[in-house]
Amino acid sequence: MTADLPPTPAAAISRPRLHDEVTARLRDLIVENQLRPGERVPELEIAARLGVSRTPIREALKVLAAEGLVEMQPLRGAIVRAFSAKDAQDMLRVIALLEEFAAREACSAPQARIDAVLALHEQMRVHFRRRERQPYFALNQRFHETVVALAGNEALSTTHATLAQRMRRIRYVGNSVPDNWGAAMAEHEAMAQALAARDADAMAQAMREHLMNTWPRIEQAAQRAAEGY
Amino acid sequence: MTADLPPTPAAAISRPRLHDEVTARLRDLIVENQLRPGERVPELEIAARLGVSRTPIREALKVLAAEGLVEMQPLRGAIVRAFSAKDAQDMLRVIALLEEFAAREACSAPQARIDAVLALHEQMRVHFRRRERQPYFALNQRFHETVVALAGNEALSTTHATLAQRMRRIRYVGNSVPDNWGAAMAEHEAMAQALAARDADAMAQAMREHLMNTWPRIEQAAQRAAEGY
DNA sequence: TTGACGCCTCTGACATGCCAGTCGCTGCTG
DNA sequence: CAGCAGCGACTGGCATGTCAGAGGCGTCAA
Repeated sequence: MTADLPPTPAAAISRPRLHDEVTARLRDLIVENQLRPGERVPELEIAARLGVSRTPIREALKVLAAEGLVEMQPLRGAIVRAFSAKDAQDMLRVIALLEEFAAREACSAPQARIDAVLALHEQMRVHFRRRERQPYFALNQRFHETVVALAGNEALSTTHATLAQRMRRIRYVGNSVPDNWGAAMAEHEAMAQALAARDADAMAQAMREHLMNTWPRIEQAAQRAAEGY
Repeated sequence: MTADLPPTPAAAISRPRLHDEVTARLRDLIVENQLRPGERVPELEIAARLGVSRTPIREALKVLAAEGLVEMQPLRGAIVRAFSAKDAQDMLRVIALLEEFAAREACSAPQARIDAVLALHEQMRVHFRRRERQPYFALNQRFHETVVALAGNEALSTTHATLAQRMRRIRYVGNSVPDNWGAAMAEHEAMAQALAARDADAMAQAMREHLMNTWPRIEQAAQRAAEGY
């Protein structure tokens, strides 16, 4: 981020670095489970599929490896990383840690930014009532991201983003929001109230509980979607 | 190559992938501040310096960018990332969060692994008495790493490792262990005792205090080492 | 003397070629 | 019939070639 003051005047010339494009594309393929865990990612095939040469693919795979979405095996190329249930729980535990901290800090954020989060919450509520899962899902991501951003800690945000990215694939598998969607919504309600009241302790606790309850929900959904997500 | 790894007769099976080698090498150059923050990292120069072609360099730079040690600028290549004081504090805050959690969990680890940590502590004490800064510094890293490992949470370990890596460069600048080295040692003493007693609360608190005290120490050392580390 | 424009060079981005290692298949032998 | 060895195709790894964007420097004009 680092604020692109120098170039970007209005909507300056987009800099299409090919490998970034490719990275994003591959990320999506993985998150959307079109490339399955354990599956190899042959450079040539991807190159053909995306219509570019192998170089940007190689570079993209390196960054995905650093992000933990694929694994580079010595002379066998990249394979999509498979997460065990324990891996998922571990990640969630760390995410919970980060978000609980963020939740607490968020209560000291400027009012305008808090209002923005509350606005997101309102939208979520609307989609919840209408049972619109996709938009809810997307807003949920943004809600958590935004709360983390409120803490005003860059390191926290990037760290959280990396982990959330990995979880996204797992969440996507049990794509549907879980059966006890209502419970999740209620927990969000509690967070919104605590945040509005700037009650740091309540906010932190609500966030922790919310994330602690997340694993059972994901697990349940994932089991339906069969083997090693 | 700056090191004839290819032939390597004895330890046969190791397969040194060139770009990994290069990545490690560059990391060291950055951590040891031989590549200064804000400085550009010209592919050709590095390639010549390490005696390899540009390809592995490019790949290495991508992963270092993902690790947050360098920044890739659109068409201007890589520059060593400069951290502000706030960035450093933010990272430390997150590290503290992670290690405090790890410290608590560590108290439930198998005795053998706890003993290993305590053994590290003993060695640190020896080096402290002899005022041997380098070995102490190295052991200190390992101590913290190992405590984190005791939590048995893979995601926690890798997340922590990434952040610690970034901090290492900053710490290296104020290379000398700070003036109140004694205080740091005392804090470690408290941790060792808490861990030996498997007192999770005490351990967590000792760890948090230790890390909270770290920033003033680093800041002080860094100021001596001049501008924007 | 100073400012602006244009050219030249440096360097990063991508493609491609060549080499080496791995895996699977097949044929031979016990 | 089974197991092992050799061979071949596939694929990843590194080097290098080519192109284009960006920045620096020099020159010319006001």
